[in-house]
Amino acid sequence: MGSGRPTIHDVAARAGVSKSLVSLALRGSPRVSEESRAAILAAAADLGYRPNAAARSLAVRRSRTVGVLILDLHNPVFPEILDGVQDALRTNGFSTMLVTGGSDPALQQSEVESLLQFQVEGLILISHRLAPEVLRAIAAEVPTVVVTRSDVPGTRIDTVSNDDLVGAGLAVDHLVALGHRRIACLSGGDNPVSRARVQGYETAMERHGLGRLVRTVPGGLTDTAGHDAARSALGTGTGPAPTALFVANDMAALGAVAAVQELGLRVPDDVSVVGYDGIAMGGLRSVDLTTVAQPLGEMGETAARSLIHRIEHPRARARHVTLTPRLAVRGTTAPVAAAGS
Amino acid sequence: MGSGRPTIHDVAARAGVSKSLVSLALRGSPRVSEESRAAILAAAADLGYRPNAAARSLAVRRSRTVGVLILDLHNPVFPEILDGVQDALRTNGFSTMLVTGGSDPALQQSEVESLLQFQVEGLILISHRLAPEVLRAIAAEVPTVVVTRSDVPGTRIDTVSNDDLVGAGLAVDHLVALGHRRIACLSGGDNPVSRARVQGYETAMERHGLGRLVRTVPGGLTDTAGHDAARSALGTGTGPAPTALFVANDMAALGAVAAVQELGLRVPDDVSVVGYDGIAMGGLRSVDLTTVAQPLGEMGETAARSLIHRIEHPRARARHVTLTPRLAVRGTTAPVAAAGS
DNA sequence: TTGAAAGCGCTAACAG
DNA sequence: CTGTTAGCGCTTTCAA
Repeated sequence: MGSGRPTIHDVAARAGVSKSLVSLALRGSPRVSEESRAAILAAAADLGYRPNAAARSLAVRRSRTVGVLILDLHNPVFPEILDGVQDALRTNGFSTMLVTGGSDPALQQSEVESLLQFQVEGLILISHRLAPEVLRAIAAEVPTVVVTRSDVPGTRIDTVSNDDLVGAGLAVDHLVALGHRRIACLSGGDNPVSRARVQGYETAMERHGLGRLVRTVPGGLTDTAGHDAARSALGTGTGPAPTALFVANDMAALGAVAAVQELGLRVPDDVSVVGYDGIAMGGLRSVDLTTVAQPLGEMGETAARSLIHRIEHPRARARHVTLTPRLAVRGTTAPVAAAGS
Repeated sequence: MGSGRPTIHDVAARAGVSKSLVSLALRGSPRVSEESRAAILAAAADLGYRPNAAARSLAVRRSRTVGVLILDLHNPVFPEILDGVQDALRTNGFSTMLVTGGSDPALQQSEVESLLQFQVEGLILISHRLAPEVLRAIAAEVPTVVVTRSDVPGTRIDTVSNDDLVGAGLAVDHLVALGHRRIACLSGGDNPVSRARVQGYETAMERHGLGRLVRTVPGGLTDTAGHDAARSALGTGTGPAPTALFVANDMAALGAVAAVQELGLRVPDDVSVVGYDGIAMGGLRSVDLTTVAQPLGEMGETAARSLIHRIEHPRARARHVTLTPRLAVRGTTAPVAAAGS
């Protein structure tokens, strides 16, 4: 009672009962007399007692906590997924321990390591950059679900992602329906997600008989990368300029829009732009991007639910959920201009 | 050894030494023979031993973890602050436990509660919505620093914020220098930060002899709120329309820009817009907002350092740091149009 | 340099 | 209904 915070022991002393009874009462066991319960609750209250989660988790050998690793909080996609995760976790009585490792795989690994030391019961990795063997080692120890990637090897890992092939197809279909034919794709670089989107684009172009007009420009997933890629796509290059751009993600698409405007062209009058992700940008009207919207929140929830399932049924087989994106037609696409070319 | 994860006990057994020696060796004590150390390290390695943070923190009565509560990950300001916090914390050997409570005070309080149960040694509250008395109660138990607000009562609470009065002044000075006189302020609603910015605006206007032209329009901190406020400011109202808008934060400013454009006016040719916060928007070129930039990362670092100081010197007096914002002149401000008025 | 023992705050049988 | 006892995994005196 002297120094630190009050413990269950102090509460017991003050209420004139035993430690165990306090423990029971505090967790709402029915086999505690009303009288004792009241005394205990009162004692706890005026001592300002707060259970020690470390001690509890040590005793029960469960932390009721899951770890979430997120690549980067700056891309609005991730907070959106996180919302879904947190909701589902919270309603199931789990706490969330959130860490960010930046894009540095080593740092990410050490963050995951520290999550494991905290005895998290499961892991949700959102857009991680961990090496496959590291990932497998982790998943062997604790139920793991990966969000945003579906290329993870090993049957012990759940995945939740959206169908990038279908999504890219939606974008192309939309542009083709608007009369566009010279549709360039600004790729997102050398990662599985971006590759899938490019492939979806190519497939769709071929499906529309536009195989020969396929044009993929190397780019990246940041707005700067999108900006540069757009410039090179629209620049004095091989053949006539595209009338539409399908960009690997929304951040890059915003950069691309800026580049188009810098070149003295208008969006969507001269060039249509379609992004991918469906970020809300806080509802940002100023950048009213037509985009392939992933069901971000739903992906988060699904991930959390899958994980909880695995935590409760450790021997369950891994599930791989692929959700379907939908096209959000907004302000950056329009019918191809009648004139010119 | 049978069921769960290997413990220090298993390592001891395998290395043929006692638990205590393992503990020493693992924490790099010099008073362990090279021989034992090697054996222990080897044993730990091939058992895949990982220390149990809960047990450790129970034994040492320190968690080496600080809790961070963030209002809302969707506003890019907060991840930016968080970066600074995490860096400073990490380099000082602390882990971060990050939680979000949305804008619901009750939820925030329960999240803080759960942080405390995890025995965090300190708390960093970024833009919280906790009631003053709740805040005070928390701060009485654990070192606490509040970022983004400086209006917190009680001497046990550190604060880190930017000087909103000065910042608002910078914005007004800039606009006045560009020849603007009818500068309206779109307020951010009824919270201390927004109030300070409005007051800074009014003071600066008076300093420039423009006291009679002060015009404050009620608004909010979201882009929708900014949008609506801008419409009402520019709408058919009392007297001539303003040529410049000073908006309570960047999100709202982006909404305001959109509103201006919807009204058929151009930014910055017809109307200049200045925001507040200095969010990077991932470097978003498409919304190249002139803004009063807070030193976000630095605020985070400062907060973390203050907290660590308080953790190490519990009796230290609270510090209130106010950092100075700077004006970032970008694409949404220009000299006032010569014509009209 | 090493080990035995006690204890951090809590839960969980098991008796009464 | 209630108390006793024995840990959970780790650190930390204190002796040897």
